[in-house]
Amino acid sequence: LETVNSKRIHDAFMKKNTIDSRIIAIVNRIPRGKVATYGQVARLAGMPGHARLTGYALHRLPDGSKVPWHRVVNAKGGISLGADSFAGSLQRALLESEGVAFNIRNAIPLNRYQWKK
DNA sequence: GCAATGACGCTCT
DNA sequence: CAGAGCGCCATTG
Repeated sequence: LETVNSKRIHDAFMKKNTIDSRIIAIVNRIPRGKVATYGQVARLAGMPGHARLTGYALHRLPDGSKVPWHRVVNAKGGISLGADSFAGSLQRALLESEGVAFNIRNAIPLNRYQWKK
C-alpha cells in the first residue's frame, strides 16, 4: 500500500515535470533577438489553449537557469510581469540588449520580432 | 476542500 | 479600439 501510494505520487510528479520539460524545451529553441507568446509556446509544446501553464512553468524556474524566459511575452507583445517590478524591467532590459525594440506603447511589434517556427 | 488568484488568450460588445 | 466575459488549471490561503 505504501509503495502503491508513493508510486502514484511519483507518477503525478513526473507528469507535471514532463509538462514543464516540454515547455522549457520549446523556450530553449527561441533564437536570440526573437520572442514567442505564451500561447505559442503552449501550442508548440502540444497543449493548445494552455497559455497559463507556460506562465506557471516559467514562474517555477530556479534562479540562475539558462532558459531564455525573457523571450516569452503575451499575445499583445507586452511584458506580463509588473512593469515596475524588478523582473519586469530585467526582462525588458534583456530583450533590448538582444536588439528587440519596444514601441511607444511599451509593446513589441510581433509582426517583426515574433519567432516563426 | 473550496474560493480566489494569476508570467494568458480568444470572443463578443 | 477598449473592455468585459469566459475558459483554462496549477497554486495558494
